[in-house]
Amino acid sequence: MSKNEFICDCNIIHEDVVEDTINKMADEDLLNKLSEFFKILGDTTRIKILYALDQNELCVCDIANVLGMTKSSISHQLGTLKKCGIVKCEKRGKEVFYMLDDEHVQQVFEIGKEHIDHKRRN
Amino acid sequence: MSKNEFICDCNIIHEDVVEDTINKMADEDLLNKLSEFFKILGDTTRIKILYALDQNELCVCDIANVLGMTKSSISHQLGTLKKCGIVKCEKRGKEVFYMLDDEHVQQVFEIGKEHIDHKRRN
DNA sequence: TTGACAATTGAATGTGTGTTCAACTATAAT
DNA sequence: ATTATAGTTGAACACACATTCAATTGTCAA
Repeated sequence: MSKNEFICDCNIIHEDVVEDTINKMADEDLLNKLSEFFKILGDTTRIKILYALDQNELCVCDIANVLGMTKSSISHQLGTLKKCGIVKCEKRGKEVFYMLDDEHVQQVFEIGKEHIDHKRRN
Repeated sequence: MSKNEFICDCNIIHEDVVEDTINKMADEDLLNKLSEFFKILGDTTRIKILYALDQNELCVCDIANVLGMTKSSISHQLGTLKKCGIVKCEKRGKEVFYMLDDEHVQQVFEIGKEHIDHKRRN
């Protein structure tokens, strides 16, 4: 690989390290999916919904009341969460009950908390 | 708690479950910090930078070349990552080398991958 | 079958943010 | 000292997206 292929206007490029890193990089698709997953978790409302559902199975109205938000906004977010397979739902009469559909969410929560504690100590 | 305190226009509210959930909810501050943490990870560029830094310690130019992006955008993102204590840096001459500053990132990566594998199987 | 209501949906709006561009800082070499 | 270059920074732009609002769907009760 010649330096001309590089997009950057640098002279001091550590070619060997760069090449090694490129070889070790995960494929684009995985990294995109990873960031999409975290993007879903990167919203206060959705985190609260997930945290609430981790405590109890709830209908849309329940969640709206727990969070103090409108049914509509909650429903929109539940749609997002459902589309990426983080929650699932079950219709019973007029109501729709939601629950977590991925044990990884809880795990990620725990590590997230550890990160926050870690940073709080510094 | 009377029904009037609820913000939602619902009659069939499961008061007991709602109240139980409210009591079990983590405090606002923690949930906000959690979502902020995940928001940082919820961007393709930042995920790639972190993944690259998980392989090797790199200078800004190296990262720009690994990702095929400009120094400026990488530098902006590194600033973001540094501000929330996920990466740290070390200046050596004209160059600034960046490295991970939180072992939780790797852990979260792993679980994120598991989530993706889990969903791929369905 | 009509009315009430839980929930969904689509469009509109406003806010947040990633990248670009240009200017600037700091360090090393000549 | 002067020049070149690695990196940073701030403003501007464009795009993404969370919430709101209004209309609609689907189910139960009378």
